[in-house]
Amino acid sequence: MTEAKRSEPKRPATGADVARIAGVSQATVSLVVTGKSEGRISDEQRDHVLKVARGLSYQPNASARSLRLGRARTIALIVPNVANPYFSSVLLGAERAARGREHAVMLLDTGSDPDWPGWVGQILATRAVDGCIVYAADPLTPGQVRVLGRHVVLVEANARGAGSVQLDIAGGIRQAMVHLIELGHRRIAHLAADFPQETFQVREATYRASLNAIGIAYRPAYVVKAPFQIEASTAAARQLLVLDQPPTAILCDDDLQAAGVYKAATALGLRIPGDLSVVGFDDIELARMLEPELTTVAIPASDVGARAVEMVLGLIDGRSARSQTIPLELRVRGSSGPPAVYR
Amino acid sequence: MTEAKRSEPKRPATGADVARIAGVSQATVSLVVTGKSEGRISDEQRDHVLKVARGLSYQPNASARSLRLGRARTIALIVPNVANPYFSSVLLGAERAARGREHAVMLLDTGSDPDWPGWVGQILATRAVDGCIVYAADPLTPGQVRVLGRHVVLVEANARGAGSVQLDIAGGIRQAMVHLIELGHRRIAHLAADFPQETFQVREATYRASLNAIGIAYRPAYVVKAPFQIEASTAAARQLLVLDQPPTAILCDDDLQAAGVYKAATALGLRIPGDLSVVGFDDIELARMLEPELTTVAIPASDVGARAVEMVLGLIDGRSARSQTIPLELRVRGSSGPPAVYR
DNA sequence: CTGAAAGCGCTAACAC
DNA sequence: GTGTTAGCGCTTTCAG
Repeated sequence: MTEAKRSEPKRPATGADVARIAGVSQATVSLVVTGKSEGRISDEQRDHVLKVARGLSYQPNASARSLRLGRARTIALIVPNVANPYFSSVLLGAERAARGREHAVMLLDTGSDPDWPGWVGQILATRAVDGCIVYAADPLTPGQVRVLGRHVVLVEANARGAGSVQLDIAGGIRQAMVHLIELGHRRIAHLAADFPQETFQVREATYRASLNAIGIAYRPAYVVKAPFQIEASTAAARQLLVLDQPPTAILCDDDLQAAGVYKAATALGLRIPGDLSVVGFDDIELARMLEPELTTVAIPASDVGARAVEMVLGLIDGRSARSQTIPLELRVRGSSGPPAVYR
Repeated sequence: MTEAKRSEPKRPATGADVARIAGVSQATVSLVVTGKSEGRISDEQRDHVLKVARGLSYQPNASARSLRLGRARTIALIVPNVANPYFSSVLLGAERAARGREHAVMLLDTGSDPDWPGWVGQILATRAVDGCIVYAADPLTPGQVRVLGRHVVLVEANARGAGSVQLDIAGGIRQAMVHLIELGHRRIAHLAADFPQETFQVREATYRASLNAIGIAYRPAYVVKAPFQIEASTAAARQLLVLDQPPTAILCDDDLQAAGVYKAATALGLRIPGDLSVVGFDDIELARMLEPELTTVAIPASDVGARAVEMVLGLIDGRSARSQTIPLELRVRGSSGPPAVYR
């Protein structure tokens, strides 16, 4: 008990504590623990300092360090809804990529609150983050981008004044439509998202363009909207399936909606793909749980997250980011086949 | 252009910049921007400072602030896999609760790496976080808890030396078994998780105890194991369903497994719940997407996250945390009914 | 009512 | 090789 207060787990040890006990200067401690002692500190001295540091279970204070360095090695990820499996995959990919580059991820869920940029900006400004990735379907104004900080990367939404990772939505829809058309479908309906975002407008436009391209007339009754909920999607699908001339295939804006189509079809005694082909969008895990497994346009979610991370990291390091577009890929599974008339 | 360099968006403005331009001291700026100027700074002075601050779009530096305050208003959340919908719900609840208490959430995904405590501890130590929530199925050693920092709350795993939020797993299984037994089932199988964690041992033990309680003999052939994957679960379920005396009901350790049971049943031409009752565990969104909707034991995931947040926040504020147990609730839906023999 | 000054814990020039 | 020192930007007594 002679050596000052022995164990005092109240206050974590500081570099100064280590220095005092090891009988060296604080600078030496810093050099040693950050591994920059090469050729500056003798090996015995270093080992001694290390031992003392471990003894006190010394951990450099993170705030002090990032204050000094001007870097927190943390990036923020802003998503509309983490509980959505698609976004959680993006998150997973982002977190992994960030960790691989020695960065941590701070998560902010906007809950689709339309005026999120304001309060999110507040939170970011009062947190030690070096940059942020924003997953948003709607484009942001330059002002909104600015309040988010100096290093902003947008995903899906396009933006002036920020790097962005875009998805080739039109390409994805086109592949799905070509697939259905090649199978022989001519009565193809679109179970569309009941949201105003640009991405969904693109999907609808591409759906129409694809029909147009092979001379199929667009029928307003073949386009119904539903939010991404199972009940609403089921109801909307039912509406299509009880038409006088029901579609032989339904293209959905989301895999969840496709699940609704399955339910509606089952309720009406229709078999998939025999009586009805279904194509989804996103390729979340659910797609492989449905029976039969869902043909769907896959978005490489975790890859999207990873690329966005690379992009912010680039911005932070002073490289300017060029926007990039990620291709989508149709995954053909059991839910699509030739229409009944061809069998 | 007389007023020094006009716009210089390179370096963010500091409190000193504001002070200089506003012609006041840095202390005044601090008082004003933190809203502590009441009765200390004149109203005109305050408004003036505020105007200048806004003009420079001044934001107090987060690292400096938390260095000074010793608080970062950030907590870490460590989960085995964010992409798992159950964990993402926990995350969602935690993030909301944290934000309501002015805290942000840093996310760390262990990917179920068995030696996560080491590297996670490293990351936490080098980040400005005030505490952490750990979702782990396996109990942690006191040493592992210690490296995670001073304020640790465990979810599901029990631990000495840390607060914890526990789930009443046994109660949940019991409810499910009572439900099936009351419906008249006597041949009840268990599609168990193929993982060694305590929670799964509890489930198996409770399954047996429930059978035992009403004098049903335990049949080894009625217990099969599968990981939480659709193919493996389907195969395992099939194994049960092709027995000479197949079960009339299957209790699953996870909703994903239940989805596998559906697939196996469909493949064998069995109807749910007519020929087979199925009960899941977790109540993720998938439960309501299956046809018929799945009877399952609901874990209030986002509530679990929220409670864990309250608990760490308590620890951080110096209150000692008492561990608590969250009750689970059986949600009866369409996948369970009386066995065929009773119809 | 306002300003001066100390110091949170760390890193990196720069001396010695 | 090792120590001294000067801040990073902020909050908060303490004087005036």
